Formats: sequence, C-alpha cells, structure tokens
Amino acid sequence: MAKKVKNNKRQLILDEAAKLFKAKGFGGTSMRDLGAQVGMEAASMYNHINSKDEILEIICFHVSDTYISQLAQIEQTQASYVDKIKALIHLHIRLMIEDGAAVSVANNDWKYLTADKLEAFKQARKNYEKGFAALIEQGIAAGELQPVNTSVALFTILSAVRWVELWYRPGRGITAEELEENIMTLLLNGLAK
Amino acid sequence: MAKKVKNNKRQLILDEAAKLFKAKGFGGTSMRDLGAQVGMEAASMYNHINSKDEILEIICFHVSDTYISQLAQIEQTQASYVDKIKALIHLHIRLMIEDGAAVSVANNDWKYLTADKLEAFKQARKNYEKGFAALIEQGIAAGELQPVNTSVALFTILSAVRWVELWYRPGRGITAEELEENIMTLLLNGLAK
DNA sequence: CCTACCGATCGGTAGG
DNA sequence: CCTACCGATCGGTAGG
Repeated sequence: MAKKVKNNKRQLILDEAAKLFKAKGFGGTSMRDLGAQVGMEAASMYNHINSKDEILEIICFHVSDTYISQLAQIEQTQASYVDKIKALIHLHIRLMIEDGAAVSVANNDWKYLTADKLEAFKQARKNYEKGFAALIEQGIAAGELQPVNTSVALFTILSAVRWVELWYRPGRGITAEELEENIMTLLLNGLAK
Repeated sequence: MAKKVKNNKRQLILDEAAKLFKAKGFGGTSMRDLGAQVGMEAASMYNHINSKDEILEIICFHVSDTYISQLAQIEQTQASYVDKIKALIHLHIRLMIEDGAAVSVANNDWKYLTADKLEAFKQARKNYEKGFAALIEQGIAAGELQPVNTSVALFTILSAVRWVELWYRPGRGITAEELEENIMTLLLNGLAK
C-alpha cells in the first residue's frame, strides 16, 4: 500500500517532468520548477527519485524500449513491406498523440543523458533505425517501393511524423485519423498529381 | 579599422555560439564555455555583445529574415506552383547545409527568446508558414497538387527538410544534389510504386 | 515531506 | 581584454 502511493508520486514526478522538459528543455527546468508543478519541495522529490539525470534516463529509455519492442512485433507479421511501413508510421503518430511529452523529450533532450546512458541510448536508436531501414530496403528489392536512397527515405519518414506533436491539437479542425490518412498519402503517394 | 576588428570578433562569437547552442542547447551553454571556444574570458565578450539573450536573438532573426525575404522573391516569380514549392524545398535544404548551426538554433532554441522578441519571432514564423501554405493551397486549386490537407502538407514538408542537419554529412555516401533529388522525389511522388 | 543549508556555477559588472 | 567579484540560482544532502 505504501509502495503503491510511492509509485504514484514517482509516476506523477516523471509525467510532470516530461511536460516541463518538453516546454523548457532539460537544462531550462529546475528541480524547484518541477517541485512546484508536482506540489512538493524540490528536496522532497529525492525520496521518490535519485537524481534529475535519472528522470531524463527513465523517460528516454521508456520511449526507446517502446519503439524497439513494437518494431520487433511488426517485423514478425506476414504483411507486405508497404503495410509494415504503414504500421510503423501509424505507431509513431499514435505515440506522438498519446505520449507526446515523453516522445519529445526522447527526441530532443536525449543528448543530456550522462555518458554511459548516452551511449546506450544512441545504440538503441541506431538499432531501431537499422531495422526500419531494412524494411524499406526489402520493400524496394521486392518492387513495392520506388528505388530511392534508403537513408533519405528513412529520415524523411521519421522527420515527417516527428513534428505532429508541435502543431497537432486534437479538436482543432482535424481528427487523429484524418491526420494519419493525410500523412500516409503524402509519404506514400506524394504531393504532386 | 578598429570597427572592422570588432565586427570580426563579434561575428566569431555569434558563429561559435550557434555551434555550441546547437550542440548543447542555449541553457546548456555558459558564457564561459563560449569564451573558451572563442579564445577570450567570458567577461571580455561583453565588449562585443550586450548579453547572452542578444546572441540568441541575432541568430534567430537572421535565420527568419532570410526565409522571409527568399519566400517573397519566390512568390514573385512566374513559375508553376509545383516549381515554387520545389524552390522553397531547395532553399530549406541549402540553408541547412550552408548554415546548419544557425538554422538548428532558430528551430530549437527560439523558445528561450525573451518575451517581446519571442512574440516577434513567433509572428514572423507564422507569416512565413502562411505564405508557404498559400502556395500549396493555390497549387491544389490549380489542379497541380493532390487535394491533401494544406497544414499537413506544409508541416510534413517543413519537417522532412528540417532534419537534414542531424544526419547529413557531406562526403558520406551521398552528395547535396543527390540528397535534394531524393527528398524532392519522396515529397512530390511518394515512396510507393 | 519540510527546513536549512552546502559548494558550484551562472550571467553580468566594476575597474583598470 | 583581464582580474576580481556580485547576487542569484542550481542539484543535492543532512537531519528531523
């Protein structure tokens, strides 16, 4: 029971930290800012977390773990390469909408991870990118996709979904489904007629 | 003569600041870090610039001014809408390659501008986006482009070119021209066959 | 979970 | 352009 309460507070700290890090950056967010948001003195939060660095760590690896496990699942399906890539785009958009603050932090503030965690994170991201790129490459080889440069295609896709968080606001003219449909059309069929 | 030297130092400070802000963020870069990079004590730099905030200001508005004046030029040409949009994509990629540090700072650290400059910057960006969106809208109306959501198309394009800076390294497998060709193909014709 | 406080570092100024 | 320094704020600890 005490454990439950402790975990709730801990999760609250992590959630509020993700929002603040997204809004003001890791360096721009002080433990006193975070305490004010959580409703606690800065010093008190150290009963729930070990350090400011640890907060960033937990957020970043939570996100990268999610992407990596989902990629593994998608790789195992029997779908076409086009559909596998669509599933990955869908995953990115969905995570952006559902857990945008954490995803933003993992995208922008990962560089402030401490040395060893930084290496681990970069490696995890590289592995994810390699897996994604392999699907594109195989899709081209299978004749499903245009013969573009694989890296360019990979990063164009990753970038295109990345900024959903910055300008998409639910209930402002376009639904999540319409958003996804439009992005899919653009990436797969292009803007020109 | 004395003025010339002063301006050179000032420009050096601005250039090194852009690199450091890009690498470590505005908040993560101290005036002492910057001084070390420039070859000066932190205090000495205040003979060339007024404040750390001013450095960020100059970098951000230099970039937004460039985009806005180039957009105005492109708008006045007689080219088709597709070609105008291609010209804008070309502009973004070229600026990313030529002045990537400053562009990155304007993209990521603008939020640390002081209140009034922040408003001005957001307004400038909004104006640019409106002008870009208008070209897409007119291109759709003219039947040159697919009838996708204009905002989605705009931000997908802006995002897709934005991350060139993060992964493109000259001389590593692909030239700037090939990069541009590939991005154009993807955005205009799509990935699917 | 709070008060009180630590050493370090910050942006910036004074004075030369 | 440097030395010396300011008040403020930082992440974190001690002790209760």
